Amino acid sequence: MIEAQIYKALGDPIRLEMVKRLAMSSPSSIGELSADLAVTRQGARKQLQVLVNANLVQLQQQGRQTLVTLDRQTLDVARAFIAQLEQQWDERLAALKELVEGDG
Amino acid sequence: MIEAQIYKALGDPIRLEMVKRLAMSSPSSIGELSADLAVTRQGARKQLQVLVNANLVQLQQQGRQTLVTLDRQTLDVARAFIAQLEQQWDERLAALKELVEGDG
DNA sequence: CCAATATGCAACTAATTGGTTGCATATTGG
DNA sequence: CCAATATGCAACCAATTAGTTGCATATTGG
Repeated sequence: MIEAQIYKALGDPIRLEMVKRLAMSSPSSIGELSADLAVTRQGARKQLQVLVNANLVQLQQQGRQTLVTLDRQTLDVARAFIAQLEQQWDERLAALKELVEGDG
Repeated sequence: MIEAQIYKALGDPIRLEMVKRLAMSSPSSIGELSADLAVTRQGARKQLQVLVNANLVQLQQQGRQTLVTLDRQTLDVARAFIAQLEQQWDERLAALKELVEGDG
């Protein structure tokens, strides 16, 4: 269940806010990402690490700051998996409808 | 951050397995959904409640059993939100490319 | 050079989550 | 009717997560 880790990482307001910020301006520094959140810098840093572990973002050192880049591919895995669930659901529903209506 | 709760609910192997099962055969009884998981029935029941709280599934009593139905709309919210993030990302990337390449 | 900036790491506490056991209760098929 | 089935609720413990404080360290602009 590889996807579970991705959703889990997205499943927190602070982390989701970070991902949103990155969608708007990536790469950002850790400092930028951590500003104006309801937690301390170190608290934010721990949340950021969860995104790193889920491969939702990547870090790259740049002088004294660390740049954070969103990983679009991982977002895509998350989206595609839900889309697949929906498709299965829709197919089953169509099959059921067929069964009820018969072929005429 | 309404979406966070949805992702959080999906972010667990047992819960994601339940959602998968429901995509294949919904409605299912709680018993069916809880079978062959790595936890007890009551453990599974607690996980199921998380899906209920996130509006990913709905319960409906039917005699002595309780039927569980997947809520496709909520799945859609989850998928659409990720799609939106990806779109913002893509737009920003395109704008950046434009900037680098100039207009000629 | 050195103060300000940007960050990291570790220890610790509090809160949440995950899971169990034990017991109660309603429904149903024979 | 009554045993089997399908479920619920509560108490409890263990593990994980969220957040803090305190301190260390590397980089950089003036």
